[in-house]
Amino acid sequence: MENTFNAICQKLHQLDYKVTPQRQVILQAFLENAAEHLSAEEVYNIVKERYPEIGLATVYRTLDLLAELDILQKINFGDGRTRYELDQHETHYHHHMICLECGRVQEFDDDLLESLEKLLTQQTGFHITDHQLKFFGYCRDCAAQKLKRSDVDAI
Amino acid sequence: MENTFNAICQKLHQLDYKVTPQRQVILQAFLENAAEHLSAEEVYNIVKERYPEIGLATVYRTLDLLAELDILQKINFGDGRTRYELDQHETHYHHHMICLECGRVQEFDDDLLESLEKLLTQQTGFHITDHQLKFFGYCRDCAAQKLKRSDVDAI
DNA sequence: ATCCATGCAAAAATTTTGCATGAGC
DNA sequence: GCTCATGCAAAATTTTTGCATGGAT
Repeated sequence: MENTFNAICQKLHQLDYKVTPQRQVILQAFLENAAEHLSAEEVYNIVKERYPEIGLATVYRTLDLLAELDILQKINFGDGRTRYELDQHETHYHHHMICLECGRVQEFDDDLLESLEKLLTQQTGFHITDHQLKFFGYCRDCAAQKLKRSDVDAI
Repeated sequence: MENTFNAICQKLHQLDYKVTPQRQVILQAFLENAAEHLSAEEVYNIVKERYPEIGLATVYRTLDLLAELDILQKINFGDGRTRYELDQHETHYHHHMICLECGRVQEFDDDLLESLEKLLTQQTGFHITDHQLKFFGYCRDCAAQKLKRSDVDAI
């Protein structure tokens, strides 16, 4: 299953969910902002441009639905609101690095958890379907600034 | 630095934070419930038994403080509230498995991310200080029940 | 006609803030 | 007396819910 507009609409349809214009514009928001991790309110603001009469509750309900269907993935970066991104489940090697200084989120891919998952299932009986890996630290820019600042402090 | 009551109080003291009775009972709540991942409200309820006049705002402020000082770690399991646990930073190999059916959280330890962190820092310049790894899936009990249910469905 | 989805408004739940009070040095 | 921490209440923020309306089959 691909993450294309049509593939997702088909999936909805097959599961007997209506492919309403509201759901379509919300999907589009994610497809056109694949680099972002959007919150409900951000989605609402984006979507209102094309579909001004949409309600925030509809956005919440749609995000819930799409997350339930594994089309979106819920993430929480600790800024007080739930964020969503298109599920990278097929690739599954999709992780985040969060800068504790500026809050920016970088991505990277790696598959090294596959073997660990199998081992864990064997050892614990826990049947793993997905994972989330987040690294916290300081991005190159902020790390450099911190270094500079501590030079100054040292004077 | 250890995660003992005294070690943490010393750390607070050294950083010029007062070791108030409120902060002490909150710390105790975590030390005595090391297996749990407590939310602010849960901490509040635990702590009220020993210190009934404490306010919820104090709990929030204390949790913020302790998280800021890396004594607690903020986690989010997607249940709508921020949770906290004593920071396992020294061991650093502390991860979670979250059951999508019953919501229970199991823990496990593994050190396989160490080498990846070094590699990432080399490749991207992102200076990693911590990470969080969560696995999602179905615990042994729920996985067994799901299996049973699909047997029944198949009849 | 029925059923699902929607918009709006209200409510709920979580977290933050302002401010006067109080404890400790 | 000064400063920091606290309790309380109010406010802000995020999310959920109830309900009447509307659209599609």
